[in-house]
Amino acid sequence: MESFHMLIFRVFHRQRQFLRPYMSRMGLAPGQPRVLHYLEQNGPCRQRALAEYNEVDPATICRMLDTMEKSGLITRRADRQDRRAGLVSLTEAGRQATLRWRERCREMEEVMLQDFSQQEREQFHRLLKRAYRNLGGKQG
Amino acid sequence: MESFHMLIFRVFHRQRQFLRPYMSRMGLAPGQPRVLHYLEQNGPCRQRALAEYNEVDPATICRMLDTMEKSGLITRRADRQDRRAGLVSLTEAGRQATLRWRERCREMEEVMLQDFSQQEREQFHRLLKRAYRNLGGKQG
DNA sequence: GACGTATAATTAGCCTGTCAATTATTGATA
DNA sequence: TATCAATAATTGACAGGCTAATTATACGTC
Repeated sequence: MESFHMLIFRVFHRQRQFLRPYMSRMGLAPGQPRVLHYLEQNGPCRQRALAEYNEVDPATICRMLDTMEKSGLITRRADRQDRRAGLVSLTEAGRQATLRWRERCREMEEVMLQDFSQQEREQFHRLLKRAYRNLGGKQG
Repeated sequence: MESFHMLIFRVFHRQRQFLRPYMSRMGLAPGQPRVLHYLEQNGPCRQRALAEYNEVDPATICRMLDTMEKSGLITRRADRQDRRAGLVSLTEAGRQATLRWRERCREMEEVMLQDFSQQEREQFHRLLKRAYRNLGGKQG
């Protein structure tokens, strides 16, 4: 019996493989969709907030934003309140990409859970959430 | 309610965070443990086999092995049958690292599933496996 | 007001991961 | 036998991920 560690890695990895063709067609690199999602939900924010939401190092966000700025998905502007910081915003292209991406994710989940009953879906969700919290994940 | 996509990413990510301190203490980079595991279970093999087991590009394996060869975990030697190929083997240091790593994984799983009943563990495992297969994962 | 600490962002160096292209070898076929 | 397609491994270019170190600014306290 394969370890949970390996199994969760594999599911994660298959998701990525499934979505990769859409990603490359849309000009998105792995990780970028999560940044877009947060910006679309929460509006302009600090890089710090993006790093925390994505549970990723601020340095990583910094370079991802370099790339995404070049490809026209986001813009950075100064924050008058705090001159150390900047505000990151979605461009219109970024917003469109976010919406299309979300649609692809829904399709992927439908494939992944194709033979799951409603009860099984809820159970799966609960178990994942408990595993996440047991490993020190944030509440909510 | 958070999407399954995001939730599975988060669980995967927490596992990695949990194991990271051990990893850096043992001088292992992410991905290397999976290579070690396969070699310990299956003995010397082609790079091709490692790539397939890890569901990763052969180029990735090639460069991981460069690193692991330098740090003394594995060795590469020629294959007399097929001069295009080579055989990858564990060193004794690599074998030791594998065993210690496996112990850390067991501990991590114990934390992750600390409040799961035996039934819940089995259910969780089944659901993950079904999700994996629905996304085109290998059988077995 | 000056000093020390904390915070926002960035940079450099390394590793994993991708794709595309290259090299060497094998094997099948005309 | 010559050729052509498939295969094993590698390399280059690029992106995401980490840590550690740096810079600029903000803030709390004396």
